[in-house]
Amino acid sequence: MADVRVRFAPSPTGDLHVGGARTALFNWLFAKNRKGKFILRIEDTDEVRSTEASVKVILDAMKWLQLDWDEGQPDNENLKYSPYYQMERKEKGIYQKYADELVTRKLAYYCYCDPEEVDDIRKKSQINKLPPKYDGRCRYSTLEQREQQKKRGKVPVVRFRMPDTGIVVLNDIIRGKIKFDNFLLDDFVIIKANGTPTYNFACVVDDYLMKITHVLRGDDHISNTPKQMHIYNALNWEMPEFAHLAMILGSDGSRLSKRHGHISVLEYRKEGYLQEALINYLVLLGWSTEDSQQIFTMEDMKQKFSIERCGASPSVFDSAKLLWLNGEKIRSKSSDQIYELFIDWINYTGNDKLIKNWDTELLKKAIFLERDKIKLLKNIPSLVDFFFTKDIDYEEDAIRTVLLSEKSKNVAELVLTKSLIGLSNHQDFSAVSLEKYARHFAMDKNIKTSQVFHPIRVAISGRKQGPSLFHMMEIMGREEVVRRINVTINKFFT
RNA sequence: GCUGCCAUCGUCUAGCGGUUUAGGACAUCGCCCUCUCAAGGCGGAGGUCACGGGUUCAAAUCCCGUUGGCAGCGCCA
Repeated sequence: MADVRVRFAPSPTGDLHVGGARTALFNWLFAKNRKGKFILRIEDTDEVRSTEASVKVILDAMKWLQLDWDEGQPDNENLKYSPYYQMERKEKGIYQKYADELVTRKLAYYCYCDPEEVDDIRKKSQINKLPPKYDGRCRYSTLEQREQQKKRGKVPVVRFRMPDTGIVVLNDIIRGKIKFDNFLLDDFVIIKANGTPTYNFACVVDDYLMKITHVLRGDDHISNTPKQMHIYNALNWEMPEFAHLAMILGSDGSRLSKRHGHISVLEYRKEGYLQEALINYLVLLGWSTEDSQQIFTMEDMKQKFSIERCGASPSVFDSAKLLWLNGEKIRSKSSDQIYELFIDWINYTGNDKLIKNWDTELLKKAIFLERDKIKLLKNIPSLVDFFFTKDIDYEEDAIRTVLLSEKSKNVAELVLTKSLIGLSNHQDFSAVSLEKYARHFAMDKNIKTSQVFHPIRVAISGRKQGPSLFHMMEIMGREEVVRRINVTINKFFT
């Protein structure tokens, strides 16, 4: 069997959002699984809304997600079917050529109707409870009539001549056979008045020319498919296989959009999600293995992915599960790896003042201690910043309940003053040794271990919560621990 | 309005006619571990498989209908 060739064909009219990313991912996975090619094509035929900036943002998002493409500009040298920007292809006359062929063969025709006129026709049709379609009144216009329109300065569009009867059957890989009544389809525009092809035409021409074997896209395209199939047929072109992926919905059950919060891929990056977490989450929406495996490596996905196991029903985007997966991925990494990821995030977001003058080695150690708590890369600073700030930032609540409450303040003072001396002279500043020391201390004074541990924690970090106390002390070092305890005593107990 | 798609715990899903008292994951609740917070371990609750008809000895699984949700209906893609 010939190698599979799939494509992701975004229109650069905005950010790459999670729905588009999922489509790109599934195409990419399918290509990888079948050792085929993944092509990136930019569908920029909407001259009003397409922007360079969008192209860049989409490309950046694809790169971050590590969905590399085998063909397509601008970062790939393999340009066998170039160009991969539709407006550049239009300039080369690629689409016009086939539109002309269809016109010559009377399978398409020039239409001089004004948009307003077409609108009227549709509305009237709808009022009569009929499908809103253009009535094809220009189908039989004579050469003379057309010349007349031209003289009046009118520029025509090219419409495809849809069969009035019969049906077309789409055999979708995911949904099986779907039938469409040709009568319900209208003579859609294939070339706009400005000479640009419309989506349904450019898409078919390019998919054919680029030898695309499988079209994997969102199911909002199902109703476009019969139109496209008619183009293939009219041009006597072999059709690719089609697979329509179920939509990703917001928590209210409607199509994911801005009002459901951030949906742009790059916003997830800014929030501190890992590429692999987003990918892993996305692969779970609409695809599953027989054992309902949840956590995948990229390699794992590539190996197991298949279109046949894609579901037909839409899924709701659940950010809680994404967050869990992100924590899961972070926990599976070494502190060095998390550190690298964190630095990438810092550089990407330009948050470098957040970690100004932080010692790298200390940061790595701190990350190791707090690893299990990191859900997002952006949580790291607030989790470990107390290691780096010279002035202890005491939490109100910690002062009130641990250091100065009626019940605890005497014990706290005793613990701190005694441990100040004890720790100053403590030779082995390892966590194990420190814990031994603290437990003996508690036993000696006949107080609970927690009455020893908690005041020290607050004294050196200013917080009630934090990493394992003795590991924290170990990496802080004796000098700093003693200094902080001393500062705390002076501040609250003199 | 027309057309199409979809329908299993709150959410993502397994399930392709009998092995199912419907399995897993997230979220939620409880217990354990424990110097706090997490993480981890164990356990609980949560589904009349949208509803109604068939087909069959047997249906979440096949067929039809109903309802509901969503999508498309542009010289947007």
